[in-house]
Amino acid sequence: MTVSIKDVARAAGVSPATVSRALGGGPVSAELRGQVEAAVKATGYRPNLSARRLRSRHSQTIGLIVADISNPFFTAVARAVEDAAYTAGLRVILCNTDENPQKEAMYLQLMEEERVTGVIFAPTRASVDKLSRGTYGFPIVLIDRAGRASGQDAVVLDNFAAGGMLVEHLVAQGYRRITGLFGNASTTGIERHDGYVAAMRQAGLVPAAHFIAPSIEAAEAEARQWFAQGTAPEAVIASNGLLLMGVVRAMRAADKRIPQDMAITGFDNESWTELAGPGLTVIEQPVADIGRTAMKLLLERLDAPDAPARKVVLGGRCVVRGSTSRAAPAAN
Amino acid sequence: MTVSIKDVARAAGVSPATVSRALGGGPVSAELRGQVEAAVKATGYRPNLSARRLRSRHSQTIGLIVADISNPFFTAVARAVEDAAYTAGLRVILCNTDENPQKEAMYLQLMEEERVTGVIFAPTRASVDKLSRGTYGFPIVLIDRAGRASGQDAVVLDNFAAGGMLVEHLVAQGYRRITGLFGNASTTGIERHDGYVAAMRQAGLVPAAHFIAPSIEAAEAEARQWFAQGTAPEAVIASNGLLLMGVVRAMRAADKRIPQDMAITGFDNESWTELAGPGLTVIEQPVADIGRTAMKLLLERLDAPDAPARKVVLGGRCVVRGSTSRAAPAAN
DNA sequence: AGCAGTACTGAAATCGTTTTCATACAACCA
DNA sequence: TGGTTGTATGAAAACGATTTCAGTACTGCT
Repeated sequence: MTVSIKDVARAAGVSPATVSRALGGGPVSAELRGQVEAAVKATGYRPNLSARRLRSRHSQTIGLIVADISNPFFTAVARAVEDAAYTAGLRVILCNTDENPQKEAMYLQLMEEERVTGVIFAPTRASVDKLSRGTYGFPIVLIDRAGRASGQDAVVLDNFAAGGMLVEHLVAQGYRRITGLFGNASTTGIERHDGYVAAMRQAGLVPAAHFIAPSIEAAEAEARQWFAQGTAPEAVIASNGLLLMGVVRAMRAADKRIPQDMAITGFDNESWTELAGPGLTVIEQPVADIGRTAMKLLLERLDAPDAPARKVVLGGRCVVRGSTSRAAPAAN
Repeated sequence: MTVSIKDVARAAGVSPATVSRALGGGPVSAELRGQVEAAVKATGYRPNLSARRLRSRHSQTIGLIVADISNPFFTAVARAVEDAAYTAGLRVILCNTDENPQKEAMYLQLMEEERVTGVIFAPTRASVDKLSRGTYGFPIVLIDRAGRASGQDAVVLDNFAAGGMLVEHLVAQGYRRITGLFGNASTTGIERHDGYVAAMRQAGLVPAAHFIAPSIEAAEAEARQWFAQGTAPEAVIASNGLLLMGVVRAMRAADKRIPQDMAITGFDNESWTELAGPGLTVIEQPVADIGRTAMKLLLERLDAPDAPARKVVLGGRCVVRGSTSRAAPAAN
């Protein structure tokens, strides 16, 4: 039925070992190598990766476990990881947890069964602190969310600084009643919140923050409520792309103008943010850098399993657009 | 080092065969089953999937090969496929070809080496016709793009009808100079184009179509040129989400209003289309249905390898928004 | 000529499972 | 009782590759 290395060996008139060596770049005479290549072509041989992985005892595979594959932030990171892995000769298994700790546990177990050489992981808040080095048979590099996570390699945004940056920008524009909307599933929400609070205090303003589910719907519901009750702030900071979109939706639904009725800013420079209303001011994350760096940390960790853990903190860039301008000051 | 089924067997005082049976739900007495479970827990045993797949000769895995993972259409389909696969007890390997035929060939080869049980595939125009049943060791279900593809299972949108729908909608709104922008990498572009042309003729209008690379940048460049040369049409139809975004960008850059300066409509009801300008009129594809149906066709194909090929054509829904309204007719 | 070293090659062991095959024992039936 | 099932179990083969080990043939050197 399916053609194995023995069939190729027979066709080439050599031993299976020689076929294996010829294909794997081992020491084989030019003559036999030619015969093997011809036999491979003639038989249509395809190596069986399961057998190869079993015997050679390395999978040449890493796992990438993200929280939400429909979030452009993660697809962008995934792309960078994929590219870096490819050039390192590794395959990537992409897993999507939907911010669900049970799925996280399931996928981590799957990674063990696949005998992956390492994992890049964006954990939920619930599980980030439970991770400890050596629990799993492979090294883990955290991305996007590291929490306190001592002892784990990680690459994250400087969330505290970024949260502060947005406040400072808004304050510079003259906004004072600034509300924050933060996701309650990840540690990034907390850190961005802390940066927001610190910068508000610094500016002599009183912070007003809400932690909500990280979904468009939750943010939209929250903002709608403000408009319904007339409690909308002058400006809002949304801690990720989904929340940002929810707020914009609510403003359209309530027929409010950006930024005249409420200024709006947040995280993740997704391509649509440029197009919504007057363009949205956002913190742009270095997504490609994050992916590349995570892969780099992982490879270095594989080389030196016992080296101390490293946490790489990357800076965000504030992209200013119309959604936070005060060109035409509202009367308040 | 790593614990194998033999270690579990020893710990449980049974043979490896019994452990295998206990874990796989075979006939094992309640007593031994208990001992095995205890031993598994005690040893921290994790089955080696490579060994399992090698011996059992089925991978319980399917491949999903898409053209662009950053296109929300494909992530949505992927999600549906993933869910359906999960309930069928199958794993999914997700591959991204970037519309590159070489990557397609590479991933198809990889799928052979992984011995997947089947593949769901969105091929580029270049390779769709080269596929023929039986070339690969597994069945393939085409999605989104099927071309003429006789003899292949497929699930696609009724692109011809959808292309016509947009024209009819625009004509009903009073637009007459309607230009089409179509992606040149996929067969969907061609079919949507054909539907566009037919409907234009039907309405007594003369079609004007451009085939361009399926990227935001290409569409933006094209539309910018219109404005620079003063050749912009009254309305434009973009054959996918990327092209649509490119056109919107160009209009913003040229400071044109939607729909007064140019009406705009296209494919894929991505969440941002609701937010851009006055909201964009689009054809919504039944993404979840597409994924589910593809998985269903694949499973049925595995059951009946010799049944005749089936092509499922799903209808699109026209979501009307402000970008095509003539409420305030422009002076032209 | 003899010896050491180098470069290939093939036989056989091995990776960690599942599956086949044989066996033991109990239950059932005539 | 004795034969026939049927069920639970273990020993051993098998899956398809890589890797180890033991040559063999050559080369170069003394």
